Amino acid sequence: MKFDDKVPIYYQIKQHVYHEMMTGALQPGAKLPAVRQLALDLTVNVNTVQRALSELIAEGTLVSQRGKGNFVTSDQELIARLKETLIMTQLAVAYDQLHGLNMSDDEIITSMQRYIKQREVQTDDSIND
Amino acid sequence: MKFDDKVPIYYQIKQHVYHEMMTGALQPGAKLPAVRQLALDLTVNVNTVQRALSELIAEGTLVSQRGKGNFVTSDQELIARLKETLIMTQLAVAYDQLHGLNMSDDEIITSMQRYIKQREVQTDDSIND
Amino acid sequence: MKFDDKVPIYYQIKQHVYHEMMTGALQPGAKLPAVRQLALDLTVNVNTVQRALSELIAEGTLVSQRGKGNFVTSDQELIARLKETLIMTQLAVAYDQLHGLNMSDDEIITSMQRYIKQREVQTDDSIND
Amino acid sequence: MKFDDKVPIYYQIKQHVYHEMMTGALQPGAKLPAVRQLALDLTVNVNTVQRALSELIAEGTLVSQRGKGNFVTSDQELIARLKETLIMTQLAVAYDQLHGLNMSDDEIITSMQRYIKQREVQTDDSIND
DNA sequence: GTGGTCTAGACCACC
DNA sequence: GTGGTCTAGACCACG
Repeated sequence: MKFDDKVPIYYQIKQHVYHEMMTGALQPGAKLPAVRQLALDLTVNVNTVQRALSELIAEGTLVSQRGKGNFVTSDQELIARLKETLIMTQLAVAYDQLHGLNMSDDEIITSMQRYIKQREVQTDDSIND
Repeated sequence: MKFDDKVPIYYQIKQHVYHEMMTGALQPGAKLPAVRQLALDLTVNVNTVQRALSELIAEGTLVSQRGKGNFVTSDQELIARLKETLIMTQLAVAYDQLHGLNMSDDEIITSMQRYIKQREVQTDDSIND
Repeated sequence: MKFDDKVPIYYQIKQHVYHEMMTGALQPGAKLPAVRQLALDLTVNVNTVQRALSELIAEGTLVSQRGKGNFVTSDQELIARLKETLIMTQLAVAYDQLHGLNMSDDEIITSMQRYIKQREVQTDDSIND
Repeated sequence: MKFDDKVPIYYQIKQHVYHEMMTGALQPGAKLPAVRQLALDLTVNVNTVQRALSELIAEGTLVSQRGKGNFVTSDQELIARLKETLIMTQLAVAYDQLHGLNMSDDEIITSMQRYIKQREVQTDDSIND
């Protein structure tokens, strides 16, 4: 996995876990891969993975069962709230960034539409993706 | 100014300069505040400001005149290219983040529209903004 | 190491790295000494070394691996291009300087030949070198 | 005039004076332009010019006559020695730089010859030069 | 241990 | 006054 070296890797790993929960790759109650396995998958040091998981456990998103492994919480309501928060946060960040480049609300929408359209074309052309 | 402690301050200062160039607060050829003044304004160390400016100078966005100050480039074409790059980069980042939360292209557009609409309402309600 | 105090130390450190790459002391992919070690070797501050390396990293000559160290790029083509650039730049600088002292093209060549010949003699006389 | 911002301007101004003495633009005993005029010619601050001249006066290359101006020394022997020194220094610097890029003595000579040949072609092509 | 960032403070070159 | 460089020393992220 490729990481943006401007933001802490452990932080990006947290985002990665959120991502997998949102896509359903990690269902409520599901068991995460072993820490060492995750480290291999992400080509990152075990300590770094551990740090990310610790924070996710601290906030309740994950639960750790000693000797068994780490699991996604089964509290569906918590997950629902989490998803809402993540989306709203991302929308706000995206909006602020684009607005910060002096784009009007309309411009933001239309340029995003244009971007997506163009992106689809490129994706169609490509074999890999 | 408030900084996100997840990303290097010098990097955020660069973004800040880009922002001011895009909004027109910093016109082509305009003189930036003195480095020491910027440091005071942003409440960071002089060297941190210097580092941000150094990179902007290295890439040609700013030009430094010894003993006089730092200035926005007068090369309007370069600025135009820069703006294009910044916007496309932000669109890509925003899209990737939202797409990463398992949102479809349509959902991204509509939720962004909803977010903006809702934001306008809040803004109308508020006296400050 | 002795530095010329007329030109920035960090700049001379860059040249030093280029030099070692050209002589083969630093092979493609090779690991550089730790930043703190380099600082000791060159008897300069860690930050000064860091600044030099940052620029080399920014231009792709070096790659940084967090927690592991700094490495010479493995992109041999990039290195080849770099070498070409360095040589042409030095030739141009040398020519301009000598030409600036009112030497004709022929004089430049012949005096350089004479200089080298004389230098060889001195070197033969000396035990050290 | 264009200056290399990696080395002090006052130092480059000294070189400039040497250069003019070597080319004969400044004959022994000749009067230099007024400091303010030099500053204008070189698009540089008066203080910077003054600093360069002070050092040249201190080393005897120039002599200052209060109220009259600055003059090139009339000591022809001194000038001859100066020229010799400048040339040998430049040859040594050029050699060291090229040798430092791992070029053999022969390579240095032949690549310099090639450089000059190529340079003549370009110059012929150009109207300005 | 290794690199990356930030601060505080000093000194230099230039205008 | 303005920017550019360097130092010393601290703290963080990563392996």
